Amino acid sequence: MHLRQVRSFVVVARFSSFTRAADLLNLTQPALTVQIRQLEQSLGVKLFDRNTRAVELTRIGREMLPVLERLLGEFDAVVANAREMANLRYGTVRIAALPSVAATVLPPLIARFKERHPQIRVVLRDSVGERINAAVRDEAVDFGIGSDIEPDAELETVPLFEDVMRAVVPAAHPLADAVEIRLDRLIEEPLILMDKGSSVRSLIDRAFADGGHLVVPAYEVTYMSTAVGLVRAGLGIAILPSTAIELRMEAELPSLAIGNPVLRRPITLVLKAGRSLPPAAEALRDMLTSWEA
Amino acid sequence: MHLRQVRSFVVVARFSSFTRAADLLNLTQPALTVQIRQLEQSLGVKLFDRNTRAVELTRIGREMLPVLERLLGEFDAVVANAREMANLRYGTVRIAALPSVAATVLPPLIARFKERHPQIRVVLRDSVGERINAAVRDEAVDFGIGSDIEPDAELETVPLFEDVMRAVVPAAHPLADAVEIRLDRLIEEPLILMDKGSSVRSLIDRAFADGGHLVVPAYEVTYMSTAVGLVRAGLGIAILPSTAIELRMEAELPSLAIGNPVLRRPITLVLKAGRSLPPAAEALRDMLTSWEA
DNA sequence: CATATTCATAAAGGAATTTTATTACTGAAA
DNA sequence: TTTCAGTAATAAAATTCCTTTATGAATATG
Repeated sequence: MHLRQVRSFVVVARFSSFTRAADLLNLTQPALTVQIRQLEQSLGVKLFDRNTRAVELTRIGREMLPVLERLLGEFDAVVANAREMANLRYGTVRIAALPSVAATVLPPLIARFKERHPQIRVVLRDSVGERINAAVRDEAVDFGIGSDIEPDAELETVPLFEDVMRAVVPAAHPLADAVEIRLDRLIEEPLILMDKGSSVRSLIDRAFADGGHLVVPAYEVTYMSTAVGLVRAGLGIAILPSTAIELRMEAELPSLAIGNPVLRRPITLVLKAGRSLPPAAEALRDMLTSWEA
Repeated sequence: MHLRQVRSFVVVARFSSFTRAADLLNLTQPALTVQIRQLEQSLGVKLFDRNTRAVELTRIGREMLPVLERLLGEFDAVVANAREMANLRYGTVRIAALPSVAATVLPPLIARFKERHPQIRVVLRDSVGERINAAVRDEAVDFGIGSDIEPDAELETVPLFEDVMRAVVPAAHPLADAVEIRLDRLIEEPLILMDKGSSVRSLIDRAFADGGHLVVPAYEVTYMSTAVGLVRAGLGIAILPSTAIELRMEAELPSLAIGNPVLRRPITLVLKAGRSLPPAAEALRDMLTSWEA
C-alpha cells in the first residue's frame, strides 16, 4: 500500500468522482483509476462501486475512510512538524555552559536568537567543565561551552574566544589606579579565588605553580558575585575572567590587567564528534561562532 | 513521503546498518541509501548521522522513530483487517428476511455458514416486506429476502424458490386424511390466517378475491406458532407456507396441499442494484442462491 | 600499514506510473 | 426510442522513478 493511493482514495471518496478528484490531485483520470484499482487489490476488497454515472463507497470503503483519513492526517502532522523544525519554527536547543559564560556572554546572544526565532525553546544548563563534556557525550545537550577540554575522540572542539583574567581591586586600594599588575605581585595580597574545581581556579593555580608559588587564598567562593561582594567590602583582590567583569560590574570596581604571564582561558565550543545538530541548535551555534564579542 | 521510505527508516534504525537493513528488505544497499536520503529531504531534517563505520539516529530521528513506527503499525493493521475481511476471517453479514423465512429456511443455512466461517458475525433481522426493501435501499442490510417485490430501479431481485401454501388441519378433522383440497372448499371452514399486511395473508386474500370470495377469518394471528397452536386445539384450519410447516411441525399435524389454484409465493433475494457486497455477505448470498431446499 | 567493511555516488537498466487516445457504458434530453 | 453528454475503463506509448551494478572514499582492525 502506498500513501499516494490512500490520498487518492480519500479525495475520490470526497468528490464521488474520479475525474474531479484527478483534477484536484493534478493527475489524469486513468492514472487515478489505476491507483484505486491497485489499492483495492492490495487490500483485497472493493472500495467503490462505480459505473460511468456514479461513484459510491462500498460498505467496507465507508468503514475504512475515516480510519485512513485520520492516519493520513497524522502522517502529515509528522511531516509538518519536521519541516517546522527545519525552518526553525519549532524545536529546542539544549546547551551546557560554564557558569561564567552562561551568566555573561550567553544571555544577550540567546536574547538575539529568541528575537529571530521566537518559537524555539532554549534550555541552558550551567555546569563545571567535566559535566559539560559528559552532557555532550551522552547527547543530553546539543553542544557545550567549556574551557580547557582535553582531547577526546568523542568530542570535537571549536575555539570561540579567549577569556583574559583580570584583578578586581577595592576602590580604595592603593593599586586602584594602576593599569596592569604582574602576577607575582598579587601573591602578596589577600586573594579571593573561585573554588577549586572551577576552570578559572585551575588556570590561576597552574600559573602560580609555574612561577614557583603556592596560592593560599584568603577566601574561596563558589559564585563570582560573592567574590565581587568581598572585593567591594575591601577584603581582598579577586581574579576573575574579563568577560564577567565587563558585563557585570561596569565601572563599579576598578580592575587591572594581569601581566607576565597573561592568564588566558580559551573558551571552546564542545560538540559530539561526527554528529549533526538539529536545525535550531545549528542556528544558535552559528550565531555563537560568528559572534563578535 | 512514501510508506516504503518510512519502513526503511525503521529497519535501518533497528539495525544501525544500511547493509543489513537492505538485506532484510530485499534491496541493495545503494537503493536504501537513496530511500533514506529522499525521506530526509522530504522531511527537511537529517535522520541518521552516518559514516562508513557507524549509523546512528540523530536527536530528531530518535524522536520520530516511535511515532512513525506506531503509524506504520496502524496502517498495517488496517491492511490486515481488510485482508481478513477478504478472506472471510472477519466481518459481518446483515440480512433482513421475512419472518417465515427467517424462522425456517435461514437458520440451518446460517448454521452451515457459521460452521465454515466461524469468525463472521451474522445479523438477521425479521421484517415485513416493505421494511425489507427499505433496509436494502439504505444499505442498513447487505441483502434482503422477501416476496412479491414490485419492480424498483434501486433494487435487484433474484428468485430463490417458491413457497407453496398448505392447509394445516387438526388431527381429528374429517379432512385429516385427505391429500389435497380445493381452495374454495376451505371457505366453508373456520380459517386461521396471518395478520393483514403479511405477505402470506395478501397472497391468500388475493386468491380468494380472484375466486369471487371474501375471506372472514375466524382467527387472525401475528405468529405462525400461534396459528399452529390454534389448529392443534381444533379451532380451525390454518393456511401456512410449506417451508414453515415442513420445518416446524414435522408429522405432528396433518397438512394438505391446496389445489385449484395452487397458492405460490415467490421468495426472492433483494439486493441494492449495482452495489457490490462485502466478501462475507457475498459468500452467504452464494450459499443461499446455490441452496437446494 | 594493509585489509576488510561500510556508506556514498554515478551510470545503466528496469519497473512502475502517467499520459494520450480511445472505448464502453449510463442517464437525461430530444 | 434515440441521441447526446458525461464518465470510468482500457491499451499502448512515453515518461518518470527506482533499483542494480560498479566503483570510490572513509575508517576501524589486525
